[in-house]
Amino acid sequence: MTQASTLLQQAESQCHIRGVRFTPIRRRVLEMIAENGGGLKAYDLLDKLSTEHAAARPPTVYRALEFLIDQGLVHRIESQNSYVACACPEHAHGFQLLICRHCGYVEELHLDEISAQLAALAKSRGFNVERQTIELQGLCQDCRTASE
Amino acid sequence: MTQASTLLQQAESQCHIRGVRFTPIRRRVLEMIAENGGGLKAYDLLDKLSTEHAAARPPTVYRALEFLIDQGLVHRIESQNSYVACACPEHAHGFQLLICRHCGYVEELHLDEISAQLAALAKSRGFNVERQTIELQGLCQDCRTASE
DNA sequence: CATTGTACTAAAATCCATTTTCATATAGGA
DNA sequence: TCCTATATGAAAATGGATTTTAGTACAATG
Repeated sequence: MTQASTLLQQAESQCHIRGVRFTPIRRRVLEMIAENGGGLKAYDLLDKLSTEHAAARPPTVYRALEFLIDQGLVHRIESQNSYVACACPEHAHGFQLLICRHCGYVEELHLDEISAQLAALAKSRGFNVERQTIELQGLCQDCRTASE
Repeated sequence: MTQASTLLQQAESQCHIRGVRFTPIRRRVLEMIAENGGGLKAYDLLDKLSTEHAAARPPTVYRALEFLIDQGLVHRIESQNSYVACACPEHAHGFQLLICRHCGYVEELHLDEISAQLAALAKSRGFNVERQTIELQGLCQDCRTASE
């Protein structure tokens, strides 16, 4: 079973539990994002979707993305206006992304310690953290090896 | 002395030391960003600049921004495509931003420990971090107090 | 089976971000 | 003072992100 299909099954059951609709379009958009190693941009998605779904328009994609993000199934990569599948949708808290500048591959981490430290440090300055955006850009193992 | 004028002086001397030109436009753009508590977007800057500098066009702003970012005088806020003045330009390393979702105020932190931890953890997974984007969204002290 | 809320179609506009190109001006070094 | 690199002016195009509006389809619920 591929990782993408596992994610789709998880998504399916989560949506069912929550009583929200995991429609074909939403499923397909998530699938496309999951199959792609790195971030996909809205118009990349629209292009892909258009080939099999002629009615697709920008709102089609943006609605699907909004839904998927609300459900915690997709993350927006702020530093590049793109979207990745959430690696473990059951994990509700903060996450960190490793983004390879060479191959575009994105890995999701859950360094809860760090998240907690950041929240605590902010709190000590009177700031109440509600959301964290942590994106680390650099070179992944493979691209480092390849560039030697 | 206001904080903005201190920053301008620092910027001035740093540019002098580095042998790069701190032109009137660059100075003014930095000043506008510094005077604003939070992030300013490119077109906000263009609007402001236009009122006193009729020739201002998008490239005028983008060139100034590019320069200021290269010189470490301005940071781009990835999560909102906006720009803030760097609070301590002499500090070369990573930074973290606290961004109030209510008033837009932005505070810059330099939690070098956290930066180092993140880099180390990434490294242990074979990933070499070159740049960190850390933005914490939430409520600042004032806005928390006000909303009680 | 009727109602109601949610999702989707359809078309377009808008807004925003950014780049391109080429000409002109100007500051600092030779 | 001249030369050259850098900065700016000027006009426009491009590319991408996102929203708006209004109508239609459809699924779950009672």
